[in-house]
Amino acid sequence: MKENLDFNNKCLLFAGILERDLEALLSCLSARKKRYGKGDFIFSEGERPARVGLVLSGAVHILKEDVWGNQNVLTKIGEGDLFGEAVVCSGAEEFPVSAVAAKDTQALFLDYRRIITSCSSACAFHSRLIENMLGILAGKNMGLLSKMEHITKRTTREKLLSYLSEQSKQRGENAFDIPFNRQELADYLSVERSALSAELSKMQADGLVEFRKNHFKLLEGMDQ
Amino acid sequence: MKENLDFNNKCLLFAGILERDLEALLSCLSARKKRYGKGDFIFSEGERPARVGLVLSGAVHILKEDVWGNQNVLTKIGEGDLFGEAVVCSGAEEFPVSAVAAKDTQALFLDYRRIITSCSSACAFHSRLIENMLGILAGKNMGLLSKMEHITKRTTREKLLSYLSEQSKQRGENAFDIPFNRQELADYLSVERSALSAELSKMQADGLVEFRKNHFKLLEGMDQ
DNA sequence: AACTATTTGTTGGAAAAACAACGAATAAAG
DNA sequence: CTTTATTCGTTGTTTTTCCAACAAATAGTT
Repeated sequence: MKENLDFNNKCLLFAGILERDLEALLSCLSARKKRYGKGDFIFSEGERPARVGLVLSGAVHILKEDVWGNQNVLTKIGEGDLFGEAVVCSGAEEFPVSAVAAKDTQALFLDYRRIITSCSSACAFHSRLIENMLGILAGKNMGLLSKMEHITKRTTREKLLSYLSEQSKQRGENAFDIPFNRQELADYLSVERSALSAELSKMQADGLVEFRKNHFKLLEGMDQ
Repeated sequence: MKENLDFNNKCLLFAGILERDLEALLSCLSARKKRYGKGDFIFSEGERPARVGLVLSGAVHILKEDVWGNQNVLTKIGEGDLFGEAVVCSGAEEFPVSAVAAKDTQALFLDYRRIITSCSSACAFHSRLIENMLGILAGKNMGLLSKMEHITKRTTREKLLSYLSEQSKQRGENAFDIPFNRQELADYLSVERSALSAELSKMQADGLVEFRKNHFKLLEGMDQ
């Protein structure tokens, strides 16, 4: 299973763990590999959470149905990413969401209890593993929080300013590239793409920003 | 410091840990108590994250400033809750937010490395502590995700249906009480209170829901 | 270079939300 | 019980977003 993934580069869970130790570690976690065809359910809402999933290849959609049966994709999990870990770690009795293979997918399943319990057989990687696990959850947390901060703004302009302001801060520059195209940015900020384009144009006309493609420059001198 | 908190009931971090063991555990984590007056900064954006905070009494506001200096409260941390844990656990170099005492506040600060590292002195509580820490992060994660699910809906009606649908599912009943009043619900869903009230009335007129105060009943037969 | 597909900007009308202001209902306090 | 403070619903106006359709610009192909 090792061959499927460049663990040290793509997979945060195993960051800092030497490749030669992985084999032992995986068996220690009683890792099991499974294959899914596009559209297969990996787990369904209401099932009892058992194991943490790790995408080796392909992709997984996390989706939820409302009481009227409408499905709705919440996130896409790519190669190297974990899924189900929040539910398992939270101790919830049931999955509140379902996971479906977005394409042909191979996934690894790990025993949660073995991740968090330092094994007796002197497996030296556990402390690093636990640290990684905390880091992954914490990182997702911060990502959600910053997204939340933007989305809760009332108008598209405020959302954009909130997002661009953060990007600018992160880069430490008032000129920067963003990792989204217009459609992706609109989805991320949860607004209409065309409305977003229109608002960006207005903001440029108002002298707040300059942009071309995904390169942006925030202009000072304007409050709000 | 123990006397300030009913650890086993209010504080998830120490859940499942016997009260008589707490004293030893706290010193093991090199816990330090600090007091803050209302309005005091506990940490500021840009500072290097060092320790995890735990509110003993009072309350803490987590806030963020945009590039133009506007402050904006993101969350309120109550007694028994942790703060800063996501930033510390994520390994971020700087706090992306500030923490300010919302009233007179006592807080405990814990050494992150000692939380996640099983100590040599046979401190038997560490594994439970780590599990609790993961549980806290995971729980916050799930809370953020479900909120996100509602907020990303386009219209107020959709947001309400998403929220009410989830509540109904959680309770396993189509009649249930919600833990918010109108203003709080509006804030949670990130919409105007009066607009929310108006939409609720329309939904009732349309036969989708019945409600009185914070008691709601979802009516079937309507798709979407 | 010519053609195609994708991305981005623009516009106008329809729909929805924000906003402000007020009255009714309910809860809390004296 | 009366008074006061909160909470909640209602309504009309203003602002913003959505939506659909299309034009312009850009990227990718043959």
